[in-house]
Amino acid sequence: MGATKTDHFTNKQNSIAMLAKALGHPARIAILEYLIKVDTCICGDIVNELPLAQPTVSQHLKELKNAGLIKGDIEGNSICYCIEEKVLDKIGEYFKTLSSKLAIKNSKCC
Amino acid sequence: MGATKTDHFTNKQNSIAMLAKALGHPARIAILEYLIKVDTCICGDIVNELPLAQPTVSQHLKELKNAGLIKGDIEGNSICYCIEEKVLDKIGEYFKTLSSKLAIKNSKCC
DNA sequence: ATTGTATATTGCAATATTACGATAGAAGTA
DNA sequence: TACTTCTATCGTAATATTGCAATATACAAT
Repeated sequence: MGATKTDHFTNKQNSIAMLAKALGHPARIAILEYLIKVDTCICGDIVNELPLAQPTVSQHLKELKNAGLIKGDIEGNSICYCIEEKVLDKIGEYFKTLSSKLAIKNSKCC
Repeated sequence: MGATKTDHFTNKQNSIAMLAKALGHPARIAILEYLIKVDTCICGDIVNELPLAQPTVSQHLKELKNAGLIKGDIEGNSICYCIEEKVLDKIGEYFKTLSSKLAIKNSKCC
């Protein structure tokens, strides 16, 4: 096997899982944090920030892009990456909602 | 390769990535949602809720437990799983913080 | 045209994940 | 005790991920 059985889950569940999976690697977390740190989405030097080879970084960027978390605009020679605010918000809101649902229930189990 | 180079990233980055990775599967999202839906952490019947075989569900539960997102108390014959509120809060807060940092910067790039 | 710089793609090896049948252990019930 | 129920673990097959060297592509500058 090895292939996730996505058809048996809801679209929402699959889409949240996809986002979480894309964020499930420290390099990709580091990329997001760097993109936020440099306020104007500076082109290029993400590779220099990470302890990984250029092809590896490129691959991580591709996965973040596939997940919709970042976008990259061609800027002459280099590429200007920046965060898709809405998508980042979406995942933050999802987990906040889960937390507050849990807080309301205030289950005293275990 | 195939092994993540965790040593080159910060503890925070690694721990967030670990949580996100644990949440990066629709079955594990479904498990969390189910645990929240049934207010008292009903034991056992998670398997019946999911379109997966019992060993597979058990494995997913183990990963959520490893990530610290749930805990399971033995309750006679069955096991009572429930969410570790603090850990769920942690990831929600992390992404909310990212979002708000981004909103403040209000970068008008791309 | 050639050279340099920035990024992507390809190909591959090492490792991890997903899924499940078979089986095992632990607790309850007849 | 024997039987059932619930959950975990083992073993294994299929597939995915991670990482990088080598290479390709695209633009810029000389």
